[in-house]
Amino acid sequence: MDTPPLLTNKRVAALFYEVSELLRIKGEKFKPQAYAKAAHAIETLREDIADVSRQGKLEEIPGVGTHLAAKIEEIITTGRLEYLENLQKELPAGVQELADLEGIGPKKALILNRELGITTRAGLEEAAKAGRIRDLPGFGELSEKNILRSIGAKGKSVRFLLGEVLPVAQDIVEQLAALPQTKQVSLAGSLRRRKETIGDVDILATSPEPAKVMDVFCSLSSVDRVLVRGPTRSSVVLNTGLQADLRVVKEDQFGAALQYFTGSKDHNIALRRLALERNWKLNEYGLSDLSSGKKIAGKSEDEVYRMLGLPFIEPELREDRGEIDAAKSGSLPDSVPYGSVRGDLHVHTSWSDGKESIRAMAEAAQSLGYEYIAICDHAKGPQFSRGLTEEQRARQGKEIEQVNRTVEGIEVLAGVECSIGEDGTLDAGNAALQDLDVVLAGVHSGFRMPGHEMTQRMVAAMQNEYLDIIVHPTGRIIQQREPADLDLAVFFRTAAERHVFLEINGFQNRLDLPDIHCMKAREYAVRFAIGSDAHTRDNLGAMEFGIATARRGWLEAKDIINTLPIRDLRTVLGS
DNA sequence: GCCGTTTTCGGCCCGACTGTTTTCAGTCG
Repeated sequence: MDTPPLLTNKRVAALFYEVSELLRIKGEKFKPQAYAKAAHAIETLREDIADVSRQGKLEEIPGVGTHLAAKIEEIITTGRLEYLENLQKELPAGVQELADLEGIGPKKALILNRELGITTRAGLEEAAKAGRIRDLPGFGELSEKNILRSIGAKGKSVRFLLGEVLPVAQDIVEQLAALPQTKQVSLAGSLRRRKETIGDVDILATSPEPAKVMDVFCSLSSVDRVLVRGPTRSSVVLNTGLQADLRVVKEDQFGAALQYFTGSKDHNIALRRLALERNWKLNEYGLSDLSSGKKIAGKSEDEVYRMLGLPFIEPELREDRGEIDAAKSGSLPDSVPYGSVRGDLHVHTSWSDGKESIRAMAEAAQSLGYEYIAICDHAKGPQFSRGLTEEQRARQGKEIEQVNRTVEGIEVLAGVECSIGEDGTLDAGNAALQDLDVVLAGVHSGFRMPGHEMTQRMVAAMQNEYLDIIVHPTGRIIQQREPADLDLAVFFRTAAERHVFLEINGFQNRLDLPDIHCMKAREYAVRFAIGSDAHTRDNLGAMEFGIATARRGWLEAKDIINTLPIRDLRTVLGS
């Protein structure tokens, strides 16, 4: 088949996930798990599944046995899965839609369908209003009310951007930490893992006076209303619409609880399996021996991992993407530390579409402790009417020199952000590029090209000898624009061969390259540059989200060129 | 459907909560 390699892995995984879902609705007990486990393994597989199949090594994938191997072969050769098609025929359409509702699972969805013939949410709403649901087994009057409420609330489960949520949540943590009654307090959940989108904020604390901590939490100025207020757990809705939960646990359980509430769910499941192998049990209260019931660990996360025979695993890695095997074999990445970036390589000023002067940005960067900053305003292409002409670029160069002479403690590099045309050419001439310290280029229009054309466009751009960094490589905007269709294997291989660095753009709605692609690119020995894409001095803080993305992508300081001191940076940039 | 220093058969992560029951199934995180 001539399907692009990564699409095949995705497709196989997607079909298996769907089988898993339908089997779950059918009431199968363990098969859904088996399909979901295999789907996850295939999704995060580094090799192209078609290659694995050609080498006859499908059954070496964890969770894939003879039967699933045969089904994978079927998908690779025919693009279809008959087993799934039969399941789809067997199960009435719409049952899944019902099961997606809050409070309705596969069992109840099937009962509603079998007993009342309901196949849509509208049908369900009508039946609930008519009081026809209360007499079904397992349902009552209250069920009808809850069904109506969850139908009304559909679509409300929005996810927020990491960059929006993190500062707010850190502020809450600081306020709680400042209380004399608080002993320990930490972020948990997807926010602690720095996932790119966040469903709700989880905070964990220990205190001799939980009630006082709960009181303060529920009456914070950022709280809109209190949902639940209990002795050990409270939930509030913040002014932004975001939900936040605080749990207060016993001190000797803090580590186990932090581990548990940090997740991810899949990581926890894998960890508990590991505990079971030793006849131990792991839950939010601690690690304990199954036969004696004796507690083994729980005070700190470090202790929990250590007793399981593992080194500490950074929260950003806890996605069940191979981190537990890597921990076992001592091959976890040495995650790039948050403080290790020495400069920002993607900054705009009022010379193009930024809001502030070169001096203002340089001084702000200097106060963040950076050694250098690259001013990379847009070139004057068709996309950027406010981009710089070559004459303006020369004048900007003079201003950069002057800032370098007068602002102490920071080196300002002269750069540009070019646009990559549909044929792969850059919108600035080589004569202009050769004198610059750093040349960025990215796609700013024409995102929806067919995959092979987009790949060619990128490959062509990377032939330019002055190009240093491809910025926001996939062009995705989180929750707004899908990533461009790119053959990542070709893209990464070319970047590595041409010594072109790939940006990890930290701007809150970009985070591009995304974490999973960083993981993949790493296999090709690609190197990266993290940039904030700042247009104001406050935006410079987005570097933190770029580093978080790099950490989630298993990257180390040596993979990131802007962890280098200025001299070494200039060497790799060839400037 | 997978998998094995407890097992080639009999397990498969764990606990809380809710609403339904009258001891528990279903759902959720």
